[in-house]
Amino acid sequence: MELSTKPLTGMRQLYPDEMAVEAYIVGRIRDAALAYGFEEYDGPTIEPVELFLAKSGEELVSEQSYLFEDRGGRRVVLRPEMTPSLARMLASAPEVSSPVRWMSFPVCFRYERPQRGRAREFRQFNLDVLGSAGVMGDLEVMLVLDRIMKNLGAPDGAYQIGYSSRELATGVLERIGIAGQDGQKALGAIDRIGKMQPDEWTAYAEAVLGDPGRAVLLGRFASVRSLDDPWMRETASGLPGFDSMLELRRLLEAAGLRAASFDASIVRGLDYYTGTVFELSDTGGGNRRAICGGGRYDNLVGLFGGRPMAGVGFGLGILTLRLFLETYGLIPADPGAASRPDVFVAVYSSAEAATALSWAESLRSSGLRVMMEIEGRSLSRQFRAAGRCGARFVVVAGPDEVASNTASVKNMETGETTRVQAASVAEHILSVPGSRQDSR
RNA sequence: GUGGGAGUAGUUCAGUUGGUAGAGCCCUUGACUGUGGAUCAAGUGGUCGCCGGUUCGACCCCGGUCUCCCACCCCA
Repeated sequence: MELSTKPLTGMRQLYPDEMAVEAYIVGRIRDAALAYGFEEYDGPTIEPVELFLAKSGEELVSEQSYLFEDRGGRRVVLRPEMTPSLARMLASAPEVSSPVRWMSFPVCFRYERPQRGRAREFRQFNLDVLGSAGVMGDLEVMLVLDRIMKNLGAPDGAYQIGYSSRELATGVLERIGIAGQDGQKALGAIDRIGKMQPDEWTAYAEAVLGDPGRAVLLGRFASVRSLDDPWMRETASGLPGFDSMLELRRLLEAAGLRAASFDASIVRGLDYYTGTVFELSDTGGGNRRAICGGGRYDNLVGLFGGRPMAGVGFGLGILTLRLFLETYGLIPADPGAASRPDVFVAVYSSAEAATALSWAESLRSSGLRVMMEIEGRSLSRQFRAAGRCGARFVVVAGPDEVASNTASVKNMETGETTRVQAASVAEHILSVPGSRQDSR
């Protein structure tokens, strides 16, 4: 029986050219976050199942997580998301000075049927501000999100950030007579209003709430797309959640974040959200899945005992983002160009191998990236290989060169070949201005 | 879990009203191992997903099965 050439369903497997694209995207995201003073952290890939049970149902965890027993008999899961791990890290890190600005690029797992933009193993970007309970924190993370999109070249209007508030939603629901158990169900119904036909949704909401009158009011709320909506102003007046939305809007305008707009149908699925919630989506319709979702979770860190700590942040799927960038033609043609070798050392025959090797090592010590021929191919083939790998120079070690202790150095861009003393090859190459930025 | 589509060379795919297969890319080689990513020539490479049925004969038709993709469901 032959081994399968396929990875397990939905597992991440990136070839170098795909990895280069991901590295490009990750780099741009990181740069945007660094511009706001965020620091990078990481956490365990495997966590005790209790960490996620605390804020989501047992059924969901056992059905959609990679759950298993380790050799020590512990029930563990491959992390389905990062935020609970982050909350725990902060709960036991009293020395960090608040507010904390942290980011991470975790690989996470969810046992689901793969489809466009969704795999079982996936990398996401997480960014959070903790220890700040005010709306400024909400604004901060939304600003980073917008800057990430700009850094990646997303044009105005290609994406939008919709925001709402869990606090506002529950407040309004109470005022229209939906509370307790019904409130939870109502949030689920609000989430679906955009995915169903109007009459279909109405029937659904009536079934959930068991009464047409409240279903109509719920539909009214979920349809609100502006904080100036008269019904909303009247119904939500005086609610803390409404006031913070007004404040957030004021700050968003002051910061010039025009892609953001209020959308009452946004609730997000995570149970731990308590205040502002938001998501970023493609306005073009080419990517239906939200690229990013986030919100405020003020009670999560407190679960671990000790002092409570407010938090707000988001998770952004790298795969979904990549699809977005592809639909808008925003992936650079050759994202791997910056990591190509500088030099290919060609070897005429095995007699010159030792000399070539010492030259190559010396060039590497000078900070150059050097690929050396290890197959003993013809020079013609070696030049072809050098061209393909993108090396800017080929250093040839042949009988003449070894005898005279000089190397033939060919500039692959200009085609010129010069004879250079073996000791000064690195100096010669470094003196030629490169066509790419050298960040080392 | 539901529905649709697809499985043919390492890869991307074409193909035949049923007569046991072809292209591009990749890889290898190009007389003499001293110069290129593009071009040219030649070559390696396939149990046509798997099992069964119909047929003189199946990659093709029929049934089953597995896998992948897409859309639902769900989305902590």
